[in-house]
Amino acid sequence: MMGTAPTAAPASVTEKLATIGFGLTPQRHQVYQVLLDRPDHPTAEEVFFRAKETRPEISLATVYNCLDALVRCGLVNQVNVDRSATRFCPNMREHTHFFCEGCGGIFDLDLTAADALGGLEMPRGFKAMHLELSVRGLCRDCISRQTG
Amino acid sequence: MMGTAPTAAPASVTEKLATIGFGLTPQRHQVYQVLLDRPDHPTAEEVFFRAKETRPEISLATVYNCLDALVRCGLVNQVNVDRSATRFCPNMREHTHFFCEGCGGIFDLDLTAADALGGLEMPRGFKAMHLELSVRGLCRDCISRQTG
DNA sequence: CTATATGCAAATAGTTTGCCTGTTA
DNA sequence: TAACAGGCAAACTATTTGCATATAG
Repeated sequence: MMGTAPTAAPASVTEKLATIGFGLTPQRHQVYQVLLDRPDHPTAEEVFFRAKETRPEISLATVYNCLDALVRCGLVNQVNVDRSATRFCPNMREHTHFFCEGCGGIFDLDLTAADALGGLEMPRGFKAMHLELSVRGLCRDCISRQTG
Repeated sequence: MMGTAPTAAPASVTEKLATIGFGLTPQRHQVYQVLLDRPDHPTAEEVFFRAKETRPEISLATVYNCLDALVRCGLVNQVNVDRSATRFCPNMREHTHFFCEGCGGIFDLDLTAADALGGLEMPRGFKAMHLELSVRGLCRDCISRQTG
């Protein structure tokens, strides 16, 4: 049930998946491609609908499995906003997320938490390993919609 | 079905609830008290079990409703860690959460994101309204457990 | 031929809602 | 006795899992 192998799978994707003992299947390729095509941080369900345009037989469970594999092998990041559905992001550069309170959009900002937080000291005894910074506010469009 | 009114309800709690048109019921008081008693960021279910020790008849749905009221009126903060159950925090000072990867504990750090991020500039057109900073790492106990 | 992965459907976790009843002002 | 709230159970959403089948190597 694996269909045809993708014609031009970037070696790195295959290699990345191999690091967790997984192969590159057409579905995994398709799911990753959907994320690359429009990096607007879709939910699993949104990925499912977009992937179906190309592979109508793909199932939601498979999309979840593929996303999980892509996350585990380091090709994709998960973005959790409150309790709503997890969103997915193929941008693996360290960056900050901007959540627009107006339209609900998520934008990538080229800010690293580490840069911004250079002077930050942890309390004695705590060891910080990963800083995560998120920003809420209004995006360009929502601001002009408000003022205009 | 409201039982006995709490003997010494701080006026501020009553007032806060009033701002959203809600009264202070014994259950709401109890749920808030549970959070104050041990500010270890329990889940709704954990709050439920602790509240039952004092009011065995309280229901989980009521705990959810009470927590929701407390959050909406500004007495309690929600803390979302990945997809796991929402945790609750009665500390309304601006602060940063430290997530221990060792024990899963959540600790309040007296760091404000705003202080740390004074120099941060948003891309042109974006308006930052709320910065949220979270830190992952190892807490004191987990470090000594590792080394020791 | 065998390991791996898919698709489907059922299960699960966390949370919310509807409805009826009880309590308080 | 009206308005508000609680308790219970059912509903709901997002996600995961079990299982039979299909495919690639």
